[in-house]
Amino acid sequence: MAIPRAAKTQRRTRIQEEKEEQILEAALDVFSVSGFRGSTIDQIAEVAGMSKPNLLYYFRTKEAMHRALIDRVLFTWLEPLRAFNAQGNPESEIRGYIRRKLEMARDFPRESRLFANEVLQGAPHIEDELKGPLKELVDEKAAVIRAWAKAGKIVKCDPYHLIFSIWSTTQHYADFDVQVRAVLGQGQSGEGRFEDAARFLEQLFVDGLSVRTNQPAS
Amino acid sequence: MAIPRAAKTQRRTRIQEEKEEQILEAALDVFSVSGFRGSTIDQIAEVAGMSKPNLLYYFRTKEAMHRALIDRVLFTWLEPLRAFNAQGNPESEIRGYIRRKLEMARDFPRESRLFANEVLQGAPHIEDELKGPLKELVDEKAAVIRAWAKAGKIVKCDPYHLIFSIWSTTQHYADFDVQVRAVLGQGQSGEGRFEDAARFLEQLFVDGLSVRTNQPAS
DNA sequence: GGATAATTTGACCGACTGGTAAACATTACA
DNA sequence: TGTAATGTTTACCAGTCGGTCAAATTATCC
Repeated sequence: MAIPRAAKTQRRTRIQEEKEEQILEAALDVFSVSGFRGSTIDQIAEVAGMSKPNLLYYFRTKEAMHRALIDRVLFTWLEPLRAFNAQGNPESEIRGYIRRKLEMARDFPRESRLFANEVLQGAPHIEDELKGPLKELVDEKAAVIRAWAKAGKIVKCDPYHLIFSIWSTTQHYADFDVQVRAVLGQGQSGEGRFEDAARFLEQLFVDGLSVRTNQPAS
Repeated sequence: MAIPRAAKTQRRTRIQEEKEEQILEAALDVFSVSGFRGSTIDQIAEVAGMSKPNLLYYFRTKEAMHRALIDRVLFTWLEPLRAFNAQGNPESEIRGYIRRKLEMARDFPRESRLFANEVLQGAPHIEDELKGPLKELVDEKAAVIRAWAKAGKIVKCDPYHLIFSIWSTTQHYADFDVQVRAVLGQGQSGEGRFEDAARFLEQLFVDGLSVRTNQPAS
C-alpha cells in the first residue's frame, strides 16, 4: 500500500526526489503563467509528463504543490537583498543590488512571475511570509540605508520606497517581459535589453541618490 | 425575441446602458483580481447582482466581456503618457507624469491590476494593442526625451528604459499593494504612503536625470 | 526468486465551468 | 390598453475541475 509522502519517517527515495523535482519544475511553468486559480492539475501533469493521480500521489492537493513551490523559491528570491551589506560602500552596494536583481529577472523570470501573480491576486497564500520574514528583512536593510543617509553618504530619502523602486524597476523586466519586448520592437529583442536596463538603472539610482556637492561640470 | 446586442442597428436603450455599465464594473472587480482564466462568469454575475444568463445576454462570451473592459480602460490608462508635453520643461513634465501615474495607481488600482494580470500572463488578449498603439505612443514620447537629452536639458539616458522605470515604480503601488502594505506595516497603512512615494520618486528621477554641473553644496 | 513496499494508472465522482433553450416578465409605444 | 420588442430567469447541457479508489505495475530487499 502506498504511503502518502507526508506520513513517512524514513528518508526520501531517489524516485521521490526526482519526481518531486520534476513536478515542481512543471508547476513553476504553469503557476507562473496562470496564477493559482487559473492553473489546473491536468496542465501541470501534462507538462511534467505524468498522470494526474501520480502528481497527487506526491502532493496531496493543488494547494500543497503551490505551497511547496513557494517555499522552495522564496529563500532564493530574497538572497540579493540579504547580500546587501551594511559595511560596504553605499554606491557599490546599491549598484550590486540592482545588478543582482536584474540578473535574477533575466535568469529566473518564472520565479518572479510566480510571486507577481500571487501578490497581484492579493497574496492569499503568502500573507504570512510577507508580514513576517520579508518585512523583517526589509526593516533591517532599511535601517542600514537610513544610517547611510544620516551619515551623509547618500542623500536623505525614504529607505522603504527606495527598496520598492529597486524591486519594481528590476522585476519589471521579468514580469512585464511581453510588454517590454512589444515596445522595444524586434531590434532590441535580444538579451541586450538587460544590459541597457542595467546601465540606465545604475545611472538613475547612483546619480539620484548621491549627495549633491560641487562636482566637475559634465 | 431577444436581439443579441451586437446585431442591433438602433441606439442602445437606457437599460442596456445601465446594465452593461454594471456588468463591466463587476467584471473589473473580478478580472483584476484573478485574471482571465482564473475568473468565472458566475463570480462576475454574483458581484453584478444578476443571473449568469443575463450577463450573457449583454456579452455573448466571457471573452467579449474581457475585451470590452480592456477597450474601455486602455484609452484612459494611457492618458498620462499622452499628456507628456514636448514643449514643456523637462523637469516639471517628468514630475507631472510621475504624479499623474501615482494618482492613477491610487485611484484606479483595479485598472492597473487588470493590465498587470493580462501582461503577466503573456498578454494573450492585448498583444496587438501593445505592439500597435502603445508602441507608437512610447516611440513618440521617447523621441521627445531623446531630444531633451541631446539639447543638454537632461542627462543622456535611454528614454525607453526611463519610461519603463516610471511605469514600474508607480504601478507598483497598485499592483503590489498587499506587499507594500505588509512591508510598511500597520502604521503607514493610510493613504500617506502615496505622498511618501511621490516625494521619493520625484526626488529620485529629478536628481537622477538632471545634468551634473557645479551646484551649491548641500 | 519471491514477498513486500513503493509507484503508476484508468475509471470514476460530485462540483463547477462556459454557454444554451425556452418560458416568463417587463418595457416601450401605438 | 394591447402588443411587440426587450429583458430576465429557471432548467439544463457537455466538458472540465480537483480529487479518490482500487487494480496493476515496478522497485527493493531478503
